[in-house]
Amino acid sequence: MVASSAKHDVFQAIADPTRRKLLKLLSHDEMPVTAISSHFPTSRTAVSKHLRILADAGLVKERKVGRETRYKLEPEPLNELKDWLQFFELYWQNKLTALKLFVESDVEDPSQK
Amino acid sequence: MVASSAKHDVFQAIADPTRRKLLKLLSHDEMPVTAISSHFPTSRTAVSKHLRILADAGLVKERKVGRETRYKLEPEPLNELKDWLQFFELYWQNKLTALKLFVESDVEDPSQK
DNA sequence: CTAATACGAAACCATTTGGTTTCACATTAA
DNA sequence: TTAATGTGAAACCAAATGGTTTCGTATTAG
Repeated sequence: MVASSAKHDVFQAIADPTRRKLLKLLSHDEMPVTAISSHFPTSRTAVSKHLRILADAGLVKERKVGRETRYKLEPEPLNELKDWLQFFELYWQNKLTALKLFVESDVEDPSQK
Repeated sequence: MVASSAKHDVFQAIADPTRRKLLKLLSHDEMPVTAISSHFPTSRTAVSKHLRILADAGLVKERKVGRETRYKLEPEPLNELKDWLQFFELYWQNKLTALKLFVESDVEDPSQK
């Protein structure tokens, strides 16, 4: 199913280094905003905005607990990235296969012609 | 070794959908700029700029042939992305393992406590 | 009740981004 | 030689991005 109603793209979400750091941080624990922002040099508000972008991309989930808003990692959308990479890995593999075949054969190097 | 002198980040380079499309296009063939840009609604100059960004990230290589500049895919820097993903796949796997262990055991659901 | 805490919304700002048009330059074709 | 082709550089522009400060509001502690 994978609704993908995301207002923000996964590719764009992970483009920012702060947001990548956020994802790693949130992989350990569910954390409230202030605790999260203590790991960054920027303001709490700035961190909060990054969290919203990640949430829009489906990469984190927020949960209100009393006056806190706790965030946790939601890695599923990263599969889109994985699938995208897959394409190029196949390309890469084919190149290697071609090279292997070439090396094993006895033809002259065409780049030397 | 992997020099990584890249002025542009791989993560940032692939953030743009046009650039992702460029990478796929260039995986088929080495192509000159005008031929490349015929696949896009934007101007040749705009495409050229995207190509420069990809080149700065090491994702494409350019080669001058006569009055043409030909570009081809250079997938190696995508390994950085792959490595980054790896981290979260491990996280994902651990969660699944934990779930499996939980399901197989006979304890009550801790989230219901 | 009152004060402190946790947070988002709003307004604002500088910089970056993705795009355009115009121009200059090198290479190739006639 | 002259015209056409392929391209990058430059100047410019609107919108997006990442950041800040200030303010309002809800929740909890004293």
